[in-house]
Amino acid sequence: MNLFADIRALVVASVDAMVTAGTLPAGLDLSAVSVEPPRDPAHGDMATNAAMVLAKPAGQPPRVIADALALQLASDPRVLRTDVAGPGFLNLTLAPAVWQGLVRAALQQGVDFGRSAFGSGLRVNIEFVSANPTGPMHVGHVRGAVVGDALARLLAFAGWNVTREYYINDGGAQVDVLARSAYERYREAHGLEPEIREGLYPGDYLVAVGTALKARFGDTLLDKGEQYWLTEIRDIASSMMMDEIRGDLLALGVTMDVYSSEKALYGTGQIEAAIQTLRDMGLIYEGTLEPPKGKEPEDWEPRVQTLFRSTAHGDDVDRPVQKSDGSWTYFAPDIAYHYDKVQRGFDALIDIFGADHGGYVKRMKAAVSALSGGRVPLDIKLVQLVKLYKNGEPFKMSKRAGTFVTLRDVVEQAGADVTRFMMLTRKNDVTLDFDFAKVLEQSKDNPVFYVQYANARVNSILRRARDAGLAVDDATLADADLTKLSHPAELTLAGKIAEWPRLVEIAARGNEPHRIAFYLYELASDFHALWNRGNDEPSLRFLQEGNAATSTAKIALARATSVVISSALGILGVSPAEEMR
RNA sequence: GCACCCAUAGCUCAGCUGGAUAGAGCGUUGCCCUCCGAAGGCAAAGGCCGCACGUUCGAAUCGUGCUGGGUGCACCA
Repeated sequence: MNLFADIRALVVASVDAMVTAGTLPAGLDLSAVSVEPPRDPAHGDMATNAAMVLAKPAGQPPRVIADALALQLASDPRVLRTDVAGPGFLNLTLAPAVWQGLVRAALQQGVDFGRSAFGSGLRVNIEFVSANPTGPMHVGHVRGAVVGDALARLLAFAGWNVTREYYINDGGAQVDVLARSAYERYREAHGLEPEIREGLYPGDYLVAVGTALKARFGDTLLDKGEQYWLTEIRDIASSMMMDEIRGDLLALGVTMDVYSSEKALYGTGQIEAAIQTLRDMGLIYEGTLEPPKGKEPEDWEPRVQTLFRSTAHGDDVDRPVQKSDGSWTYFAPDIAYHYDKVQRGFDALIDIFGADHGGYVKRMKAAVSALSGGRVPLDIKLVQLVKLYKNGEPFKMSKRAGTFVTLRDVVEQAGADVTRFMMLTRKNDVTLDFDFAKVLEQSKDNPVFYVQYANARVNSILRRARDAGLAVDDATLADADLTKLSHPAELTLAGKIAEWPRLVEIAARGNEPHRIAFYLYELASDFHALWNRGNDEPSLRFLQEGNAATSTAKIALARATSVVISSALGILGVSPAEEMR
């Protein structure tokens, strides 16, 4: 199914044949042999570095090997032409039938075209968002949510067994703050003036919590010290916030498979067990850390703490798991949580963090490395900031006033589809500009529009073909005489379609969903280019009046394009837009 | 002081486990379109891939050291 893999297999088989024939010595390492599309299409459809890679171990000049390999490869019907270039590149031009076959495959397999067994059904856990349950999701969470969700869809498409997970940070001081903030709103619900002191959450989203508390407790908690209500209100408020967050995620098209609670780790012995496991490995000790150099905190004093020897697993300094008063640091439940994920049997873990958690990466990897005996890889993706603009002007938000831009605001302004696509037009470790005005523009400058417009054009073709009495269901199109697709512009588009399965694997291998967005843009671009050429060259139009066979072949190409567009957009979680309005 | 991320065309960014003459969009310039398959099209100009060494047949890509920008740095979460 993956053309590039097929051709690579052909190259490897050809090398083997040469070994058998005695042209090449036995025992060559072929792992470095690659088959890729050449950067310059003029060089052909495929290029292999086999001759250059094998030159040294085989003790022969690369061009000699290349010439012999070319001869061998030329006997395969898929190979139309071979030529040796540069330092020993072997360029292959494939027979049109190869591309035509790919178009057929796309039509036959539909949304499964490009689906891969790359992940071999292994279980991967992707933890993302994990926002504190202290309020609705704000704009800073959007990107992480989209990247995590798209990555989940991508890996599932690439053959992984994916679990999406949200870690609820409900065990720390911030949920106490939430409870106190909610208590003031509870007083407000009774007509009292709320005292939103410095450090409390001022957002009016807590008004509803106050109302709910009043309905539940009446006036029984008024004028009581927090020892009477803190725990209960904390649980109620954070649970209500989680409902809010679930709704926010849904508005963005994101659903989670598992919600794990930090609080639930306390009192169960899980933290103790995780730390004990590390202790048994000799990785826990009592000690004092050096103060950070250069920027020493004012209130620094040496303290004896329980430390995790993370330096044994690649970290720069050892990290405290217990505070000087003996309580756990935030790191401790995080260790327990990741240990839990390891014990649940995942073969790989992925965390999506905000960029401000960069300092946390090494210690987390160290913990997972230690607790899994190095068996479970943890990949941590740091997602950089999104800068909001409106017509080129920075979009201000004020946290202090409690009127910050929420995820809902973004989705309501731009729509979930546009938001999701735009969030994936940069790799995760680069900051991203998001302009509310530009993302809604209906022009070529807007990639979302550009891609959806291509899909809409295909649907327009299909509609008009049906009106003209042609059968254009996928089964009929797959049976079309595709040898009629021979123009270079058509084969270019077919070639781009052929890249899809390979692209899925590349993107999945690097956990890089943004590659899908860029591929979509290129695919749309090739399609639009072909469409536009139809303006000057009527023979390139998809509908050829009075020639059903040719029309059907061309429509098959268009439809194959839209099959891949739909599939790729599906991985991004974006709907494909049947027509433009 | 240390760690992590970034540095590619005037601007915003791609660049696929190291490959050939480094790509796209915007902007600029020129031509075409106003007989709707044009919510535009074609083409051109534009680069010491931050700098310097190193590894390699071969480096934007890998290593080391710099420069500049961002983020984070015990007892917070």
